[in-house]
Amino acid sequence: MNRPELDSRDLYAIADLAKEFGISTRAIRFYEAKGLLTPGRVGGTRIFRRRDRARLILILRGKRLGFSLRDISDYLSLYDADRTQHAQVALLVEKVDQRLKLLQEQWTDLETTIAELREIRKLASERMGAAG
Amino acid sequence: MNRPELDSRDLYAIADLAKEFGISTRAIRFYEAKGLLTPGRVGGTRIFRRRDRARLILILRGKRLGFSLRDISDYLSLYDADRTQHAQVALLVEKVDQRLKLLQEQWTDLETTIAELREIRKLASERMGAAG
DNA sequence: TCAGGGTTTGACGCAAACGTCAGGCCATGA
DNA sequence: TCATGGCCTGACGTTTGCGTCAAACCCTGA
Repeated sequence: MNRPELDSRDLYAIADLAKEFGISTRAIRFYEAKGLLTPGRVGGTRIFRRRDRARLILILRGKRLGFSLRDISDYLSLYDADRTQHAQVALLVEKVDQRLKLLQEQWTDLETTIAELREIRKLASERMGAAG
Repeated sequence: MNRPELDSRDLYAIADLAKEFGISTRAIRFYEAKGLLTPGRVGGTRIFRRRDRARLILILRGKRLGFSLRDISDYLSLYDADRTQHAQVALLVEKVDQRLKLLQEQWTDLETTIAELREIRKLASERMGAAG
C-alpha cells in the first residue's frame, strides 16, 4: 500500500468508488461520459477526489428518486455555478414538485390496488373454504 | 353515425380508446401483441368491448404505478382465471408491497432533496438581495 | 522476464415501450 | 371513379442505462 497520494483519502480509484457504492466501474465511466463526473487524470487513469465522490452520492440518490441522468445532470449544475442562478433553481424546484405530485398519484393508485388485491384474496379464501 | 353495433357503447374502435385515454393506437396494438388485451375482430379490424376497456384501465394504472407490462400481465391474469389461485394472489400482494416500500423510500429521499433545494433557493435569493 | 491484476478506449448488445414509416386493404362520399 | 380517411401488418428506429467483450497499456511481484 505504498501509494501516499491515494492514502490521503482525498483520492480514489474507480474501483474504490464502485466497491463503496455497489455499482460497476462501467456505470461510473458512463456517468463521466454523460458529463456528470469529471475526475482528474494521471496518464490515462481516472483519479476521483472528494468532490467527485460527493457528486456520485447525489447521482445515486437522484436515481433512487427516479430521475433520469439528464435531470440529475441539471440538478448537479446547481452545485457548481454560483448558486445564484435563480431560474435554474426554480426549474429544478419545479421538477421536484412534478416528481412529488407523481409520487402522490402513485400512492393513491397503490391504495386502490391494495384494496383490490385484498378483495381478491378474500374471495379466494372464501372459495377455498376453511382451507384458506 | 349509422353504426348500430358501435353505438351500443359496448363496442369501441381502437381510436376511441386511444382518444379517451390519451394514448396512441400503436400502444394499444402493442399491449395486444404482448397479450394484455384480446379484442375481437371483424375482418381485420379490432373491436374492443367493455372487458377490454376495463383491462386497459388496469394497464394504465399499472404503468402509473411503475410496474412493467410483464408484471401487469401477471396482475391481469388474476381477473381472468378463477381468482382461486391463491399463490398468484400472494405473489402479487408481495410485489405491491415491494413497490410500496420503494415509494416510501423515495418519499423520504424526496423530502431531503426538497429541503436542499429550499436551502439553495434561500442562498440564491439572499445573494440577490432584495431583488429576489 | 513473464504472468497477473487493474486500467483504458471503443464498439456492439440488450430490454422496455413504444414511434415512425411503408405498403396495402376497405369503405365512403363528392 | 377516385381521393380521402381509418385500420392493418411488418419492420426498422429510438431512448435509457448500462453489460459485455476485445485489444492494449502499465505496474508489480515471483
